[in-house]
Amino acid sequence: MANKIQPIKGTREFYPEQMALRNFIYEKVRAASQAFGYQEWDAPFIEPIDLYAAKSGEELVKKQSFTFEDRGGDFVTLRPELTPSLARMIAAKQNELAYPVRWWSFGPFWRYEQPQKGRSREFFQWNIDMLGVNSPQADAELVAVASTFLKSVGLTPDQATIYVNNRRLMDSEFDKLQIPNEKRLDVSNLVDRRSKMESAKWDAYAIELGLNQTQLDGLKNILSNFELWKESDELVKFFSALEALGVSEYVKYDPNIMRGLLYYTGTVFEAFDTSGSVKRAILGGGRYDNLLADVGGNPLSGVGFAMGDVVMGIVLQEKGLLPEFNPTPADVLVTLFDETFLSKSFALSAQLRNAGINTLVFPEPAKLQKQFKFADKMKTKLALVLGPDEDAKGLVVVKNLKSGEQVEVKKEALVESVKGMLSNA
RNA sequence: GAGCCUGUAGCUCAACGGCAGAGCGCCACACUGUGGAUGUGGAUGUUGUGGGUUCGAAACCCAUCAGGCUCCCCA
Repeated sequence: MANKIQPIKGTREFYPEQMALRNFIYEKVRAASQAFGYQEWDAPFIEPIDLYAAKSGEELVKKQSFTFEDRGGDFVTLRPELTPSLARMIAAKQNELAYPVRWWSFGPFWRYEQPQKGRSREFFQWNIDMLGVNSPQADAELVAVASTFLKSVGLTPDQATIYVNNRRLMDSEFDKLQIPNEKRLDVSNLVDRRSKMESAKWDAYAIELGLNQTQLDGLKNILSNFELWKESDELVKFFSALEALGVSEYVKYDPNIMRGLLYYTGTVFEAFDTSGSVKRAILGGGRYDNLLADVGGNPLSGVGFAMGDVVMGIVLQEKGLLPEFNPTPADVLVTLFDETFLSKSFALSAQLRNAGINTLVFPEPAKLQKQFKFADKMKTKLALVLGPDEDAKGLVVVKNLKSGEQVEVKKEALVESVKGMLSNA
C-alpha cells in the first residue's frame, strides 16, 4: 500500500460512480448546446507553448501550465484553455465558415495550481461561443444557453444565479469619475476583490492604488447601484432579449461583476451558487473583440463562456441533484446453477443480448445466494435461474428483484417475458 | 510561491506519553435451489513515509508526501 505509485497530484480518478456524474454533466451540456443549434468541436490536448504565450496572461504560461520538452526538443503544453486553439482554427478557415459560428466543446484541461475544493489540476470544461455577430441579443443567447443548462440539471433560480455587467458601461462610469485609463485594470482587480476583503481594508487598498476620496465614494455608489443597467442601451436590449427567451428569472444585473481578464470588452457574466459552500464561479464568460488579432486573422467579435466540471459536481452534490447511480447498465443477471450449466447459462445470456437486452452472466460456479447478492449490489432488475428442474421442463425462472415475485416461463417465450417484466419494473 | 489545519481498519472517526478501538461495510454460518431484513461468529492496521526525543510514541520534535482552508491566480 505504502509503496503503491500514487496518481499525479491534482489529477482525478474516475471510478464508475464519478464517471457517471461526468457523463451526466456532459449529457446536460450537450443537450443545452444542441437545443440552441450549436455544433460540437474539439482541438488538440497538447499545443505549442507559443500558442499561449501570445495571448494568455504571463501567470498562466509561466506558472500554471504543464509544459515540457518533447523528444524532438520542442516545448509543448497540456492545454490550459481553449480560446487560443479556437482562434487558430477559426482563422484558418475564416472565409469559408458560415456565420454566425456557434460551437461548443467539452474536454479535459490542465492547470498547475494548488488543488483545493472546487479546483484540481486536471478538469473538464464546457466551452461555448458564438462568433461573427456583435449584438446584445447574441450575448443574451449565450446567457440563455447557460440558464437552460442550470435549469436542466435541476438548479432553481434561487440556487444558481447568473450575474451580468457590461464593461463599456463601467468604462463610461469610470470616465465620469475621471479615473485614468492606466488605472482601469487595477480598478477591475479592486472590484473583483471587494467580496473577499473587509470594507475598511478595501477602502485603504483603493486609496493605495491612487484613487482619491471622491473617486472611491463614486465607485462605491456605482457598485451598489443595481439599477445602473438602465443607463446602458446595450443592457436594456440584452435584458429585453432574455425576457423573450424566457430565462430572465436566472439572470440579475450586478455592477460588481468585472472579470479581471483583459480581453472582455462588452457584456460580462458569472454564475454563482447562491447558498453552497463553494465560493467559486460555476461558469463565466462575456463578449470579446479581436479574437483573431494574435493569430493573423481579420477582426472577429464573439461571445462565449466556460464552465468547469469540478465546481458543478460539488454544487449538484450539495443540492442533492446527483442522478441515481446505476452500477451496471445490465437489467438482467443470468445465474449459473453449477458448472454443468456453464454452456446453457451462457447461451441464455447470448439469447437475451441478441434481443437487445443488456445482460450479465455469472462467470463461475457459486452459491445462488452469492449470485443473488451480486445482482442486488449491481441493482439489476431481474435474475434468471436455470437449474436441473427447469431444464428438464424447458423452462427458465425469471425473478423480479424489486417485488420478489418469480415466474417460470418457457424458453421460447423468454425474451418476450423478460421484455414485458422490464417495461413494468 | 506564502500562511494555517489534518493524515489511525475498506469508510466515518475514537484513543492524546503507558495493551490500537467503535460504528458502518466486508466474509462465513443460521438458510447445502434464491437477494434486500434479522441473529451469531470472523478477518482486517509497519497509526501516510523517513528520522529524532523518551524506559516507553498513534500522540512530542524535524523532514517528506498527500489532502483541506486561505492568500495569490482564475486565461
